[in-house]
Amino acid sequence: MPSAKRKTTIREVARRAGVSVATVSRALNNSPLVDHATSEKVLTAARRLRYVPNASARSLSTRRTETIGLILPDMHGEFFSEIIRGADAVARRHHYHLLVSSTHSNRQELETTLSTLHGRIDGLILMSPHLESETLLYHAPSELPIVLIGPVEDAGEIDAIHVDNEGGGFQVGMHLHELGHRRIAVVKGPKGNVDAAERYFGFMRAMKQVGITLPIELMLEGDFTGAGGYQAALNLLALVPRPTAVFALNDDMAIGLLRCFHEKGIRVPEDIAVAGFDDVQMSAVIRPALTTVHVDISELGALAAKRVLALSMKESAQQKRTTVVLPSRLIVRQSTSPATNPVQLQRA
Amino acid sequence: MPSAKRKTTIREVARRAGVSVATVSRALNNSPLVDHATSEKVLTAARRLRYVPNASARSLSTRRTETIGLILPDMHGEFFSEIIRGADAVARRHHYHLLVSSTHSNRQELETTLSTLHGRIDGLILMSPHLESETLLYHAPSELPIVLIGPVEDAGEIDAIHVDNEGGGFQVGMHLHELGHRRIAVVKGPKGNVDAAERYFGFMRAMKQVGITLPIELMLEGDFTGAGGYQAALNLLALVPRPTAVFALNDDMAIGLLRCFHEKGIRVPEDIAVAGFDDVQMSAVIRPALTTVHVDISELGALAAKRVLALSMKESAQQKRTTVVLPSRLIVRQSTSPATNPVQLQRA
DNA sequence: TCCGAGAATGTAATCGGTTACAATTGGGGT
DNA sequence: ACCCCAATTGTAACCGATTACATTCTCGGA
Repeated sequence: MPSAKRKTTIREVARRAGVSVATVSRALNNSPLVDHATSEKVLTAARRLRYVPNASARSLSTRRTETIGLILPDMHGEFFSEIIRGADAVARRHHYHLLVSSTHSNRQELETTLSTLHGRIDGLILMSPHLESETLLYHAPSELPIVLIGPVEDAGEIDAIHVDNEGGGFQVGMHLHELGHRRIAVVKGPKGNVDAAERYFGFMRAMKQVGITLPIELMLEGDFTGAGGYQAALNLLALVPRPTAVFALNDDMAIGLLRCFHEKGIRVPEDIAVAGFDDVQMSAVIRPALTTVHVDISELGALAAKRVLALSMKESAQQKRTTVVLPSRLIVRQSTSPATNPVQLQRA
Repeated sequence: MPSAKRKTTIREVARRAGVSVATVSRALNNSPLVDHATSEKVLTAARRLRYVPNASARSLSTRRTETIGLILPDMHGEFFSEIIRGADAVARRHHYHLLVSSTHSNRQELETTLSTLHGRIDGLILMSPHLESETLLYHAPSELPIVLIGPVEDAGEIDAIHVDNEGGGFQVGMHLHELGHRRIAVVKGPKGNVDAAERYFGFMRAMKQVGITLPIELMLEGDFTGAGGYQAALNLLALVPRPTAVFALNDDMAIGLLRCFHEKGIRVPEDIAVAGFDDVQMSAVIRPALTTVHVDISELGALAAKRVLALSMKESAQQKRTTVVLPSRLIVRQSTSPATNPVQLQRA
């Protein structure tokens, strides 16, 4: 009897319980095929030995890893963590794990990552700005359930979930119009950014619907950063006549605008109303609190995870590919509504 | 010749290349044992077949998963994402993957998660408020390299990395004293929170060093939330004589204080100086910008990942257990320095 | 010419599970 | 007493890699 230093495997448990490995396996996976008494015996032995099945071995034979992959671009913190949180919650509830890979800057890098994932995951949630679905399908292990997050030009055969940017932009447009604004500026996003394009499109649809035609000089350049918003604010102040409202296509820029206006002594919303998009944490805290469009990001992650799990369960069950749109919701705060601003009423 | 629908395995490649599986394996892992010409042949065949080795199978025989686990508590967004970002960057650089598991609220849940990780990871980064190292060692698969993040009471046999909370608190204390403050309030953190305790301790060390004894009523209760900070501010304003400075043990509370002071018309820093801890994004953006203590959180994640990788490489190489302290740095901004506040000078 | 070392390759065991299929056992029916 | 079936359990073949060990081939030196 050499002092056994071997790690406890299923055979070890089998010996201790006086049964075969098959029985142990069945007992541990509570198959109905084992006698209750035997099962008890096995479970006890396993517990005594502190036995934990080896995941790799199990995956090898079952072809399931009980893990879903999550690939994210190099992105903004808040968004980033909320997606993970949402996806993780769902995964955990189903006893799945989350393999996260972030900061993918270029396509090449993403493709290699994609291939090293082979045999590690049962499904993939992918969010990537620079990736057409074709290349994706080509490089991803085939048969791997995939759900795309974010605006996808050509979702073709792939499931996708995206935020209702268009609808959000529309809501902002209608809201500003209702407040009586007729001369509204827009601070745009980076060229080629699809989120920005959709928001813009929605806003313009609202303008068209209410019969407003905005002159081109009210469309200001922006880059989704706070500094960019600040700069846009300066440009905006030079316009005559000055617009009575601005819609910045994301909150970071909107906050940059607010800072600039504050420093220049321009009152918001009295002198000019400001609206953003994203509802980042700060927008509720900053004064004046920012009117913006809220999107439940963790819900986005959760939906994606649910979808991936569903796809990976019913393997061949020829599921129809779907595109889910996550609704967005206008949140009216102080920056567009003078009358309801308690701080103002109360004397700052 | 049945239309082969089988997934491409190493044997498939071997057949195509006209060699044995051993040779294929060696070629793919560029072992020096294979002839260069043969190797080329194999690589070509593999590429043609789009062969990607199965991770589970590989892990099973090599006993390495090339994955490190990251377990985090249910936590604040910004912190959360930065840690992941830092750890992921390091992992990726070494061709490792990151298995993330968040939102562990209770011990029980954490323990089961821990055991399901067996055979899935080569090392673990663990951050958990409620966990003594003993229970940990008991439930974690033995032999698994572990690095703890955060203040650990009894790090015993385990590696740990933690932020220099004490030093940060000390710096704040010295800073406020240098500005001439002698009556300084502190907004404390949740009972039992070790971060808070260390910050408090460092601050008090500074007070002692400069010979200041603060009366007990200046120690205000807090809970690390913005609302808690707001409430603390109200309590603080009731004190007579009123303190000339406040140190909130985290930024969220500090921002709550600022909001309250703003609403009450109390000027910061003229009427009262405010300092926080964490340097969350908002603290640089809010007006007045918040003086606080900066910690490079992604560096924290990166260091932890590096350490885990090192531990998992040299298996038996009896490495000495270490505790690394990540330095913290005082960032002086407007909320404690009237003279350098451009906004104030310029007339708000 | 023959032998042995070293290089290159192949064969088969192994990692630790799952599961198809075989084998055993105990009853119930006749 | 005998047969058949259902309920349990065991045996061994996988899953797809890695790698110890065996084998083959080449070539230089005696």
